[in-house]
Amino acid sequence: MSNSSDTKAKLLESAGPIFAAKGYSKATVREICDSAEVNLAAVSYHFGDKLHLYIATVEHARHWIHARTPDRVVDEDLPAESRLALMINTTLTRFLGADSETWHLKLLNREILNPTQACEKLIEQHFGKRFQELMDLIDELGGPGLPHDELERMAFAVMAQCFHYVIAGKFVGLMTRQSGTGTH
Amino acid sequence: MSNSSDTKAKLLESAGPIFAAKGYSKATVREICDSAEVNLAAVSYHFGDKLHLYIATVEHARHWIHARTPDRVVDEDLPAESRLALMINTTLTRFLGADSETWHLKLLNREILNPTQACEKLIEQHFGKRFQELMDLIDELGGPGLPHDELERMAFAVMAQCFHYVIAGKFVGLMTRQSGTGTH
DNA sequence: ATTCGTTTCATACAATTGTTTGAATTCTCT
DNA sequence: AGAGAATTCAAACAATTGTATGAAACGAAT
Repeated sequence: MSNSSDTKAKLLESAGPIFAAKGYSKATVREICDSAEVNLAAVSYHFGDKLHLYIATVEHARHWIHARTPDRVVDEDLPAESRLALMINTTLTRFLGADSETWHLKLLNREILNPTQACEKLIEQHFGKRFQELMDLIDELGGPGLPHDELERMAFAVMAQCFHYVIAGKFVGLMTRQSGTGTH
Repeated sequence: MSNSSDTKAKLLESAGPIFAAKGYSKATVREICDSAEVNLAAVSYHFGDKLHLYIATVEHARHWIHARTPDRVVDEDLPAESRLALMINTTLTRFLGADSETWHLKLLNREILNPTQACEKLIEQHFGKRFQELMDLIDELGGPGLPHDELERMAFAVMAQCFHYVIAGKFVGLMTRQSGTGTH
């Protein structure tokens, strides 16, 4: 096996920031291999092709973030409002928190924004569950009898405001520059 | 001048849906020229290069949409709540309205999401002004004394929910499929 | 030390891309 | 109709890309 895992790890670590900065198609295998100080053929050898290197990189980033900011344990006795606030806080911390400059977050945000094949795994493993929790909470908050459609819409209204700063990053920047001071 | 404007118009009309569907870099000049039934060199000749064809196409789309759904004249005597509702309604109609399948909208949404050089013009000519109107309205609604930062945040909270369905299209689709029925 | 499977390397290949070129064609104006 | 400008065209160019190839280097087990 020799130091194959070395090369593989170097590739993942180097591919991360590059994919995060430029996206899948604009990132080149050559650039990644150069940055990793690894031969050009290493991608083919270790990951099969560029696409599977990308998928592995996204998966790597998700693991990293998830380990970094674990789900908080909330007291079930708290009022629903407070639990909702906590949930929103966790989400925002995760996406805009102290480590927002790290490539892992950028890559995940990019994947959320322009989902590729790698996004399905993300949703299965994380976001789907969290969205369900949010809907349950809103259900409890709004009293019984809210139809499913309505719940979904309300959950999205919450999500929208959490994601907005992440999602519309550049656009928000341009906008605030235009309209006044802007702290972004 | 001959029928140069013919070729130019054909290029714009053909480039629109292709740029809208695949984005700037994935759309190829060849594909656009084929679709327009125009020689490959026509892009260079009429627009200089691919980038300026793209910018012209975005501009074309904006004109089309703006002409299609003109700004509504609102009665100044209406309560601020109603005027806010009208404004939101106009925005949503414009972005999600009956013509949401047309390429013009898709292209503009793409440009908002991943702004390129072509986006600056959009903001100058349209969004900047609209955002200012929204802030003014919220200022009036929330009473005087709200600091500018706060106004900006609130305006974004409104914008966020308007844009969300536009912005997170694919992701929302995946999510609702996961979490239940989903009408998107 | 030799052998064998694994990993790395330099190089090449085939495909695609935006752009250019210079000749051919078409249009406009007198 | 004819001269001159504007436009179209087929072909080629140069650069970049992902991937394949076969030889070389390496590691571990006998």
